[in-house]
Amino acid sequence: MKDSMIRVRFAPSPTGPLHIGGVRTALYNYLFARKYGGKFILRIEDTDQNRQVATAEEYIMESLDWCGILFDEDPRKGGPYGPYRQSERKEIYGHYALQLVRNKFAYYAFDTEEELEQMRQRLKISDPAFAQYGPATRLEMKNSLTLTENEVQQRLKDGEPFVIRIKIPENEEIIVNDLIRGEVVVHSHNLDDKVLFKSDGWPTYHLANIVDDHLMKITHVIRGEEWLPSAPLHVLLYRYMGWEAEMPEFAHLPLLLKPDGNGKLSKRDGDRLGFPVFPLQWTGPDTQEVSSGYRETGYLPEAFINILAFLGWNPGTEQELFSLNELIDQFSLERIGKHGSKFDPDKAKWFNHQYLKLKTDEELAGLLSPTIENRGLKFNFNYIVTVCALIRDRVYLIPDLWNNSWFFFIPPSAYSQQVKQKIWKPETPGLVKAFLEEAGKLVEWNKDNLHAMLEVFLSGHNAKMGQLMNPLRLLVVGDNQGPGMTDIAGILGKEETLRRIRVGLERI
RNA sequence: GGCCCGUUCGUCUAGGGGUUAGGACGUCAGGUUUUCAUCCUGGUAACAGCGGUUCGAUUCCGCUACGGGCUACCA
Repeated sequence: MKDSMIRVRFAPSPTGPLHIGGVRTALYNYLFARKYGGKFILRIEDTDQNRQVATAEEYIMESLDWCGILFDEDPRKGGPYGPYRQSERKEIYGHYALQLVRNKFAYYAFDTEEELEQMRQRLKISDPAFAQYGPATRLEMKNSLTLTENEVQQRLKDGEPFVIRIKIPENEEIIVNDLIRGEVVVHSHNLDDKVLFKSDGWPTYHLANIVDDHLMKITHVIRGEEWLPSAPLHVLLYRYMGWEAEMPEFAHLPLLLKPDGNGKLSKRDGDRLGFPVFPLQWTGPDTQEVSSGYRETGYLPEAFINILAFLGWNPGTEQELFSLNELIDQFSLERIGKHGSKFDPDKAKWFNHQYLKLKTDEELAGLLSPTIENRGLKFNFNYIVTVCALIRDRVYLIPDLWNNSWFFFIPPSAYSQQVKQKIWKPETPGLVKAFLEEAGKLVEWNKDNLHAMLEVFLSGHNAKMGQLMNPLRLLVVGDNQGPGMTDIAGILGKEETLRRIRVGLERI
């Protein structure tokens, strides 16, 4: 059955931005599809009319696009099994719900919200475990199991609101074969008569997802562990639809957990954990509240997916850096762990650092240039390349490019008093002035000549490197950071370097 | 509460009946260095507990504890 073509889907609900857990689920699906030459499908699960967020679908597509996780079939480009938005497939689902009713695997229910609440209250007193609509209670409720055929038809004809519920079997063991967890057995009396078709005319997730997975010929359902409890229900639905032979395989992924307290990572966590939970920056449509994203924080997409891939999966070797293609090559469901994992912001930065180190100086300059331009500064690209070559080792996130190089583009506006206190000695001004005079005589200003000159100068003044270099750095950069002082001076040029020293001497 | 899933260094994890329980991030110490980083070297640090099976269990089984998920006309 699944011999020829692997087909997997990522099926988010457009109720807001995707968080990194969702991206990871999409990534695993993508890797799996690519590895086996299958198809990767995006299906938008927008059956809840009350929870739609207009910009969410766009956000999801843009996010995965940024990651390089590309779909073969999706709502935009379509495909042979479209449409790919459940809202555009609305008329499909009723037919299948009715089929289930006809075959006595489901039934109409007319209970109002109040009646349901009453039932739950009543049952909670005796045994909360059975406070559900199911074999034990369905015969006390208002549904096509308790009403006569005529009554049911009359109510339907009168347009009375109804739902369709699955009729969970009385006494049955349901087996879910999970590719990650093995065999999971659940007894039917732990299941309830879930609503399949809502009174607003829309299917619930449970119905829609199995109908669509079947129609779209999905071979493997790879999704978060939060779905494991309803997997037996889905197995039952495949059976009742008569599709059990073509039922997809299941793989329930362990969840991404909050690094601090308890629970799974959620969209609500925003930035409060000290790292972004979203791939791209997100602005809440109502609140206008802005949550940061990995892209805007300065992560490279290739680092981002590598980080995500390793949250729950590992190759079993000691290699940690993987390109997308290498991930595709190495990926396997068998090597996905069973337990949830917490995101480690420090390691994430380290990963990004590794990928930044792989970039050429030119590529780094390309990443730095926009910042420079945005500040209204104009510099020759080659100059920027030279700067990047010098500071590249200290860059973890893209903004670090600027944070570690700004003094190549603008003079310091302040001088760290803390550093001054540490390195500024009574003899320092004299030494610096002497240097100024000597350096002024240097004809060909470059790093090597400067260095040679300095050695002579320092021995002449009986001073050590640090005694002069540290003050010079403070005057030129304003702080105790940056590459070698002669590197900086060499790049800045004679005029600018000496000017900064003179100005600094007065202002410090 | 019930059902289901899980549990190896602080974190991500490898491993698996007999190992010095390995790696990475972090951290600590040392080295390099004109500063800060980088980089290099070294150290720290884990099999949740209790029973059982076994010559032997961290590895298999059970129980307990802890963590997580689900328990909607949400997905």
